[in-house]
Amino acid sequence: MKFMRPLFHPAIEDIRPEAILYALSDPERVAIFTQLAAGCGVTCSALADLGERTIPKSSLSNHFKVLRESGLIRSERQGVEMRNQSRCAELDERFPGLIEAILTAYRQRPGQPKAD
Amino acid sequence: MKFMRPLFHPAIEDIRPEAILYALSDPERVAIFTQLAAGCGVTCSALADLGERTIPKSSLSNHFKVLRESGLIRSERQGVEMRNQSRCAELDERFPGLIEAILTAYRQRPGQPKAD
DNA sequence: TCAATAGTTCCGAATTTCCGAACTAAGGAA
DNA sequence: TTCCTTAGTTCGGAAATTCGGAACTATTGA
Repeated sequence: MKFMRPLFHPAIEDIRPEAILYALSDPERVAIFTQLAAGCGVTCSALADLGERTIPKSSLSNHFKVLRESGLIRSERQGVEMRNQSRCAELDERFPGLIEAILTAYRQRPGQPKAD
Repeated sequence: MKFMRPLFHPAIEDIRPEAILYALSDPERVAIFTQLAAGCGVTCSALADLGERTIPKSSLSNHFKVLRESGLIRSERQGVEMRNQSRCAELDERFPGLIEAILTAYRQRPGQPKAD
């Protein structure tokens, strides 16, 4: 029988920009990450229905894995469930302004002309 | 016989962050875009060998298409060749700080601890 | 008209993503 | 202990994407 692999987290200095951009090029993952960055909804299943559809368990699990292995979040088992937290602070040290700019871009979403 | 489709460029307000992040999650495309953003090497083939390998023509063409349709660059035929330019200025209006932060992140590339 | 150059399109192979089903892992309850 | 439940992971196959060589288009110049 197969055992679950322990969760992998890259060291801050091993985090690569392409992995971050790739992870955040998926709107579902962005939605998840946004929640985590805001400090809410820390478990996996708590984030199952964000947009119009309910994300299947296995897809959700995969999203978390992508976020984790890209270095965007940290996950840790706590009893039956999983505590997830964003690594925003560390990330901002390594890539100043990056996460902020990305989340801001997504917030601006639909073709809104800038209010100036 | 098939005709070539005219080049598509999204209007500035139709540019979506996910497309930008996806386009720039590929190091080869980032290398191309970086050159364009710096104002150099405007044709396709001029950018064929950026890293260790020579990028095949069809792949290059596809990279440019992805960059173009995500809204990162503007391409225009000029005689036999293609003039490409980044849409940095427009983009920075729409998504302030985004492109800058991304290119800075890539510049910082290998596991360099911040010099402070 | 023909040749050369620059880039695009086609299409098959290889890779990646998606998600249902089966599984693991931990916490109760009896 | 054994069974149940809940939370999430892994497996595996179908669907979608990506990659790149070969053929094609478009333009210039001889």
